[in-house]
Amino acid sequence: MAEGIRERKKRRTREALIAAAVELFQRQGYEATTVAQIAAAADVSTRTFFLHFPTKEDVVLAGGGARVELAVRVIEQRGPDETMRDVLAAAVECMIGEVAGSELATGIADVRVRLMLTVPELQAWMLRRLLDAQRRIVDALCRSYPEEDDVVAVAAQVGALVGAVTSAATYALRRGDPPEEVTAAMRAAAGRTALSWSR
Amino acid sequence: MAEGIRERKKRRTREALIAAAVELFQRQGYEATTVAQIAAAADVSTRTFFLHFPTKEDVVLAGGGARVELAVRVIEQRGPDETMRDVLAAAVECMIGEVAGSELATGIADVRVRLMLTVPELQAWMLRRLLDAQRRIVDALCRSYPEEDDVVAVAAQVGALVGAVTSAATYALRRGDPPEEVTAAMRAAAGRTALSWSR
DNA sequence: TGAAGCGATGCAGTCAATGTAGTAATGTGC
DNA sequence: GCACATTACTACATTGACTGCATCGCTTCA
Repeated sequence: MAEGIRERKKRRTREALIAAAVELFQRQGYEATTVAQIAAAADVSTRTFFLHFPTKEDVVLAGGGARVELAVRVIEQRGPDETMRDVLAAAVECMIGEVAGSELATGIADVRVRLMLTVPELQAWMLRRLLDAQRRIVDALCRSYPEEDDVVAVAAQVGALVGAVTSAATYALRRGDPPEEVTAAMRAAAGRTALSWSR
Repeated sequence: MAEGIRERKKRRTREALIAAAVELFQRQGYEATTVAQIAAAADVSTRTFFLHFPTKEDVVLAGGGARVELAVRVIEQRGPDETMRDVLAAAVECMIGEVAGSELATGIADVRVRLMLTVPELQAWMLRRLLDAQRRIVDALCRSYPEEDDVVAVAAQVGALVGAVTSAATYALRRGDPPEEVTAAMRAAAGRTALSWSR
């Protein structure tokens, strides 16, 4: 059976928490908003908040962690004579497309993006996840290309790619570019960075 | 008058706090060590700790923030017909040299590096400072090259460079490479990334 | 219908971080 | 040599994120 009463209720309180949090963050700022306030606005106890989100930061980008899985899967399903450069380009393109389709298109994401760019605490949180993603991509590449012996070189390539794309996206967003131009900037950054690898 | 009794005492408690913190972190781990324990080991009150360090994280990498200034200065003193690529390469080389000379050479830094690589909280802290450095380098470049109109492209280049170097360094360190090989990996990553820019 | 599972709650407690007020030693002007 | 301002440090109280634990009540399923 698809979804019982219990799961529906749980999902509803979770969504109520997210909505309350975003609304409060927008109105009084991230730091000025306490978890107790969020819980009260969602009409649940403070304790319940932490049953749904491990930290206060997680409520901002709730459910935005599926992109890495996507990229890893692309890498692991590489064709036998695809070069590492091609596979990486495909993986990055895949992630960019995913971002363009979900995060940047909807309006709620706008608030989130602005929060992420302005609140240093959230920046740190995002970077932590980004670093984790980078590590997993490097691991996937090493698994798919066991003949490649220089892990550090692979890591450098991935680091350059991720660094270029995120930096371009950050500055484009900060400048106030519309979604299409942001993705265009990300693509351009990825393309220019990938050019430097020959093998 | 160079240094009165007061300042000397202050410096001594600061160093005592750092020493106690590193020792405790090494023995029982970062998270398992409380600020109160550090303060007690340094024979000062808990409140005093926060008079010397804004956060618990800062005690790990106390005083490692002069490198960015160095790079910014290199960028601002560019010659009239140096290309942006050359200036950036020089700035990065400058920072790599600085790291090689100080951080990687001394033995105490070894504990710090291991902490930074293993404790996610510290990784996030380091990345935050790195992002800040990136932003300041981009700003300096834009000031020194006012004819360059595409800020996003500049940001992408800097992001790629920083991402490649730090990723390479992280993986080299994690693999247990000796200091010389780590700096060599950083240089190689920087060189390979810089190759992709023509203008 | 009864038992097991699970979401939610209240409460007590830990820890990082901040504000306040006060003490004692150091530095400075007379 | 003496008053006076600084300042490093301390004790105490408080906020706010986060956790462990016991418990209550509503689903779910046998």
